Amino acid sequence: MEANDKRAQILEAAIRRFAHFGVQKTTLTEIADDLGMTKQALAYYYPDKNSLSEAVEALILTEFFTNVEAHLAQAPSAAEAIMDLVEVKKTFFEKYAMLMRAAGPELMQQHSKAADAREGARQRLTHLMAQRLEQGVGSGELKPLNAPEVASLVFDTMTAFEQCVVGRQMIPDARTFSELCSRQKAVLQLMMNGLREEAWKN
Amino acid sequence: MEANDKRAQILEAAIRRFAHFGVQKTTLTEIADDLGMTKQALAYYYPDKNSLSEAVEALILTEFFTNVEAHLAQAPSAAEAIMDLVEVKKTFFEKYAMLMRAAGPELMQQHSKAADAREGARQRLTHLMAQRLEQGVGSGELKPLNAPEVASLVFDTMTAFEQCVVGRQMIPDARTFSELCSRQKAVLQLMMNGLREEAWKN
DNA sequence: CTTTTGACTTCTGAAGTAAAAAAGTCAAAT
DNA sequence: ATTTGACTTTTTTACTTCAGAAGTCAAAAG
Repeated sequence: MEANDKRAQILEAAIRRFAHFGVQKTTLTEIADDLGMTKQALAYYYPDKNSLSEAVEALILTEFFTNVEAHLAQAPSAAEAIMDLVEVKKTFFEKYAMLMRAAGPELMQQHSKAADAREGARQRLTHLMAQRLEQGVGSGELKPLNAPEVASLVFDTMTAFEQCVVGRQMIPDARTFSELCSRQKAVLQLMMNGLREEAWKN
Repeated sequence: MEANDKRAQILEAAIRRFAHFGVQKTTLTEIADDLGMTKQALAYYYPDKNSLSEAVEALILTEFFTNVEAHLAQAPSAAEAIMDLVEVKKTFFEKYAMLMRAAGPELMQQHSKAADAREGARQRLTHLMAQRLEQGVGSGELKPLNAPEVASLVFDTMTAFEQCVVGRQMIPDARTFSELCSRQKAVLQLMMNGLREEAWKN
């Protein structure tokens, strides 16, 4: 199975380029050159740029959810688990900044697959959060609550804050970005406080 | 003082145009025509477009804060007062949609006065909210809290949600906008719940 | 003296255009 | 099964043009 090897190589090279310069500013020829092949050879494995960027997206989404699940499982409480997600997202954004940017307004407008992928990710993430919240209710940490609803509110809040930075075309500097994350956490902290059983509050 | 009369008339006409079509898409000639005068006559009162739009902005900000203060005073509790602000903002946005849009990314980039005005409004609004929160603490509704910090978090949350809609260039339809407001309220509700004294919770 | 106007210059944004670069295709070669 | 050379089509970019809007000012009007 040399073919799968090549495909993996190509994805790797594509991610490197995409993460630095964004999908738009990366040409297939560049990726091919990085691997010592021509764009036609590359086209044999990924017939067009879309299929390549979709494959990259899928790979990265997998990595993201692996991290999310790990953090949700490790965190000692549901409240901390939720707040951890801000960190996970931050790490991800820093690693794949240009890709995330591209996944935002840029790709949203070609409403086809990108929007679906986004919606899928949203559903999956809120579902995981909701599960963790239920768990928190079960353990007596949290009051009874409508977990899907709360999860969805948490998601929207995080997304909203992110849009503030990502929505604009300028590239956020590290400081701005860090501050934003801590604001997000502070807000989520307040939200989670309202959901805690008294016994748990500090 | 006929001059002040004229100025008021001009402002009125300008607001009508600006609110519908935005500052950019409105020409001084149009405003002047609405009033049966020429743009040169108009220029006598407002030497350039900037001074006119700044005057309009100032007028509208005053209206906004008048509403805000009224709502903050009327609301039976601090929590409700905070949530009312979402409604005030919504009403305002609907009334002056194109102006608010213009005040967003468009004007932000000419970082001079617009950014200052925005920052001023932020400070004033968070200050009012903080006051109201302190009042809530005083009346035993809320736990002791860092009022300026919480106010600032509330402000950021509201702003973040707004950016989601305003930040994009497309014009939000009424449904989207209403939904967004109720999401905002739900989040604020959770935040405020975390700050309430037990006796007040339902 | 205050206000308005006609005639003017300068500036900005939208539309168009041509060249370059990238994407995508395919029959032939390896 | 994979790669390539030669090709066509599509997208970007840089540049040009032009109309309409902004802004100026001396002179006119009340």
